[in-house]
Amino acid sequence: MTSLKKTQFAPEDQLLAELAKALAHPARIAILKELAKRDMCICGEIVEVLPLAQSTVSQHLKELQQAGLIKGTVDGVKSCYCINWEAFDKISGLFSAFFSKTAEKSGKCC
Amino acid sequence: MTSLKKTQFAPEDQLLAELAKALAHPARIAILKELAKRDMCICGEIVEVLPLAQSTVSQHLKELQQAGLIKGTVDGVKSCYCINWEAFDKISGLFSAFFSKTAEKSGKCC
DNA sequence: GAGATTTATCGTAAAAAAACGATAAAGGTG
DNA sequence: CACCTTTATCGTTTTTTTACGATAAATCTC
Repeated sequence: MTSLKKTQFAPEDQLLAELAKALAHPARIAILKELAKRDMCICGEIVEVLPLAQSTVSQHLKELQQAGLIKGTVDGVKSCYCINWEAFDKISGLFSAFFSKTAEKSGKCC
Repeated sequence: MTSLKKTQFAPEDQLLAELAKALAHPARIAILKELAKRDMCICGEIVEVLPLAQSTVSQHLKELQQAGLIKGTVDGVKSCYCINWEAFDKISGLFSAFFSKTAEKSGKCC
């Protein structure tokens, strides 16, 4: 995260890499899909769906939260997680911008 | 890569995670952008642009290649890398599909 | 309030990623 | 052919990620 090396890259590249990293695990992809499928979700239910220990799932949820992709609210003993749509759309936009921008010169190479 | 745990996820999720991982480093983002900017590129020139040792850059190029994002051809002593546009477009499509599919229920949650 | 439930955090172990220098391989150049 | 260039690979170290069990903290139920 705070590696000396990585700060030498363009902030834009760092951001995109950071976001890609949040997606770089099948469990986190699965969590996002599961959260999207339901209107609201509880950690416990996600744990049942995933082949991972509760503590591990909790960790993945935390990472998704830190990346801004989801947000969690406490509801009694339970924690409710759901997708942070504002951020999600923004991030989605960043990716599509990266792909389309990069692809601008398509066909010229090789 | 061949972790026992990860094979327990949906192949689709594994694939997307794998591709996200390929993008999960600022150096690789920078390489892709640089390759896109030019029509063709040589490893040596990329090394000059990045704050990394030649061997490290070579490693990153290999990873991008394994993910299918770029392809390399040998031209004498030099290696020419360029974006694999076919794969790139396909991957771009996978990401936008993921984002739009996941976002289908937008607004319903929270 | 005693006990059960739910989830986050801590400590730790194992695996993977990142980085570098040194070196090998292979092609060019004098 | 001897030498220089270019890039891939090897060996190694360091850092980060992933995963788990145990436990703590908070709430709920009886």
